[in-house]
Amino acid sequence: MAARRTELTLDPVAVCCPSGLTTPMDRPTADRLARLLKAVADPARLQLLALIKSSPDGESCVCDLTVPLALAQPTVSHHLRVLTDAGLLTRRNKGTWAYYSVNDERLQELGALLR
Amino acid sequence: MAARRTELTLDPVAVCCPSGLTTPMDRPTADRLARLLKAVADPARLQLLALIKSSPDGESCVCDLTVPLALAQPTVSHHLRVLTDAGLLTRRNKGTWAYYSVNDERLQELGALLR
DNA sequence: CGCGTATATTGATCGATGTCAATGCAGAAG
DNA sequence: CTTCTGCATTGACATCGATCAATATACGCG
Repeated sequence: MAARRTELTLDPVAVCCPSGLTTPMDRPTADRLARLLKAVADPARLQLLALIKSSPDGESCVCDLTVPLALAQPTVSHHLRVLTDAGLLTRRNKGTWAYYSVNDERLQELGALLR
Repeated sequence: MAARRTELTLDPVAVCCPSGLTTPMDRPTADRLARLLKAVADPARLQLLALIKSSPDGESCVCDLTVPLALAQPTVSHHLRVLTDAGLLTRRNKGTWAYYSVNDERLQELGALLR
């Protein structure tokens, strides 16, 4: 079995408006950030983030996500896993259901990069 | 020849700190944003953005980029093309040289998404 | 023109990734 | 225990994408 749940960490990043990417970036850092960005750079995963974030309680179970995405359930589970491994989603188990919620801080750290 | 310079546009996005991704996103929008994010979600291209942006005049020619990236010249040209097609870079020709500079507004629009 | 330099394009290779059908697995209901 | 339901995992397939060698193009110079 391969190792799973590859946690990625982000350097402390400037607060709000000052711009990022102001100094050269070494390859390991670039690799780490690129992996994190790749997690978001997919249409299905963007829709997942938007759907979960805009849901009433801020969390959704898989069964509520397959229809709006028009994707098979295993495919949705796959995307949820990618986002969770990237630290952008959190899973909460409730009986047979799995509820996912967005890790806002993590998302904001990413956004702080592109400024 | 295939069509090139596939320009992507971004919806007007909130100014600075309010968070994005607050409402569900339709598939065409998600496709558009994902393509834009994919342009940034690569270690070599992140390094390129950081390098060009942190250069003295805010622009660099290809010959100054191949060494720090440790990539062959065609590969660097390829990445520059991807970023330029995404509207994140601008090319200025000066004789035999090509000078690239970062389109900051475009970058900020992207960053505004992840909040 | 002929040569050297800087960049772009082409073609090929190879690994990464999105997708689904089939299957596994755990909890709930009868 | 058996069955159903919700979700995860596996395996297979097809496509995409990063990379480089080779080649093309364009410019400056003698």
